[in-house]
Amino acid sequence: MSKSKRLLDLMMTVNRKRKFKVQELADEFGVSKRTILRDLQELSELGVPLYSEVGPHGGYQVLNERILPPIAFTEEEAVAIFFACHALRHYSYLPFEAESSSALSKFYYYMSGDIRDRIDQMKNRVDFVTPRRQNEFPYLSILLDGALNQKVILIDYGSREGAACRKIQPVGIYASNGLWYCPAYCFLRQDYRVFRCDRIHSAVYDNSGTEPLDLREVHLENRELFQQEEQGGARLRLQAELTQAGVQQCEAELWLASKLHIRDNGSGWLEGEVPRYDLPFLAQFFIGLGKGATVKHPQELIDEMKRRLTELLSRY
Amino acid sequence: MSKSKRLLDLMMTVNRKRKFKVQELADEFGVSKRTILRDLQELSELGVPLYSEVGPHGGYQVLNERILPPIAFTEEEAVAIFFACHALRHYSYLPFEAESSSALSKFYYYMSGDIRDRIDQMKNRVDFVTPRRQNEFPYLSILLDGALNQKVILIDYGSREGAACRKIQPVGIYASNGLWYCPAYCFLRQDYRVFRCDRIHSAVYDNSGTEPLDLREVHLENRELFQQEEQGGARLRLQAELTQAGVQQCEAELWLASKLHIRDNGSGWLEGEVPRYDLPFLAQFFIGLGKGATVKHPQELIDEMKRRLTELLSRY
DNA sequence: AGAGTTTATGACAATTGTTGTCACCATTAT
DNA sequence: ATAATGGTGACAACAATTGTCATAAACTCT
Repeated sequence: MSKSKRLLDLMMTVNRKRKFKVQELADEFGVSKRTILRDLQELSELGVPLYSEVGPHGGYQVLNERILPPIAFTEEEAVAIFFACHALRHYSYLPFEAESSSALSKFYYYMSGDIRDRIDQMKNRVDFVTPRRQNEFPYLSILLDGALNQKVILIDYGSREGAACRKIQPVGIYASNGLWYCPAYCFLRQDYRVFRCDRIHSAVYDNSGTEPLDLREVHLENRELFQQEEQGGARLRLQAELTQAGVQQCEAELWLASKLHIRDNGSGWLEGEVPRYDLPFLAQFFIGLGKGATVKHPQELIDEMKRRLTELLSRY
Repeated sequence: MSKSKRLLDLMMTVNRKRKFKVQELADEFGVSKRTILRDLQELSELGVPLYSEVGPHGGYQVLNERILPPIAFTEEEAVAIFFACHALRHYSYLPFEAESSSALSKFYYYMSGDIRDRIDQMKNRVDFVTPRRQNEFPYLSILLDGALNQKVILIDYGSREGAACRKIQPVGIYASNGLWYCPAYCFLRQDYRVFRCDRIHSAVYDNSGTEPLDLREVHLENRELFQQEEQGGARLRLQAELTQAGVQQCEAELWLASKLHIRDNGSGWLEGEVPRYDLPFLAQFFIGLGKGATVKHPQELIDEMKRRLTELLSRY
């Protein structure tokens, strides 16, 4: 590897591991300590703010925190980053305390003129829309902190039937369709549940001494694996036939993903288990699909749909 | 001046003056043409996308890469940028040709260790979910280009009733709920229409000589102002009462934003004009709202809903 | 105090890289 | 045709880089 390339690499490496020893880099780059020392001095001369301390626990450090080295983004990349940040503006609540708009304006400000022009042009022509809700999500930060640092949290949770205090340990948070959700281990139910964050009316760290679980291996993507098996009898087998239009609508529903099957011609069917307490919701959902779906099973669901249809009809 | 320093300088210089001749740089850096040629080749190998043309008026050009000057992001900002880009991974089709993931990995790679740790921790704990659709959107780029550069485009548009060729001039594109839409001026209808991009089965630039309109002032945010007044009789006055639950569902619907009114207690109502041809869609939509909505007006809509409800009931 | 760790610097020789020059080619606009 | 421009190869003079070794200094921990 040529020296020039090594210097560039070194620059990145050094910026990555803010603290390091000469020997470490020497091994990493396959050159002698002496060479690395000389390289580091050269980096210093090129403006990287290095600082060193001798002795055990000493080593090199990059000062001047969080200055990113010159990054070469392609125009496309810069534009993509811009629009990704731009899309966040639809969220009035974010788990990060800082305004994402400040990052955006910095980014914009530093970009050279013609990329700026290009972004200006595109700004009003490309958008990632998220429904703007009026709901409030004041506790995102504390929930996220709980997830990151394995903390138990007490929340006041107002589901439709009334408010209740719950002791939970968050797994993470996610936004979907303009609403924030928090999958968490619920100490009351002794299983994982998803909480809608706008229904959380207060959240404080638990100090009753409940031992946090070790959820470091449980996260958003894999949490379903850790779900307890539901008690027998509480679940129903769902089966429904879908037209093409029905399939399209169901594809948008995350909770259906595992149950949806699609045929080559675009039509499909739903098959899987659902908890009994979801019946009211499911009934309304399938009514909303209209002719797109025909429920085959369970009979209870069909009955509930009929009841609701009749009720609606009688209203007009 | 050492070679390494010269290379870094050259990188900047080359990025500043996007077009240049070898002799020019040779003079500037006080070295021979041969050396500059060798340096340029090395820059190429380091990833700077250089392109050259021989002959008079030829010379070197930097294609699309830029060096951003060192930017100081706060930790929060860096994290926000990262997650914004991260969220784009849910989109399998983007109007930008480059993978946003390449930008992401660069950004990630250059970030100093502790921010990196923080991001690693958060990566599995925060997400912005977008429904993953199977639909294909191969023509986003051409539509966007049409919007940016005022071009007329011919598309094959397959609505439910069958495919048809349309001549349009795009205003922009936007993603909502996992689907891409393209508001555009339709030369057939002589008005603005929104097209669903996955129903566009082909798209080519029009070469029949149709004069493009000047839509530079028309963009995603303000396009509704430019809508033609519909011919009398084709529009209907819509009025519906909403419960709290109904309001929540309607908030997620963009096209309702201008018609939705909310009371202090969380309930609300819908009021506004809708085109008559939307009746079937509206009927299904209000049925989907169930008890959340009570349609007051127009009678035609109520009739259509009754008809559909009866039909559904008869199915079970 | 002493052992151990770490950065810092200098000297030197072997090796490796860099540079300019020159000759020549290919392409292209005028 | 001519001139401008990039592209390549060879080569020798020169310069830089590198590893090794020796030595020093600062610091920590026992």
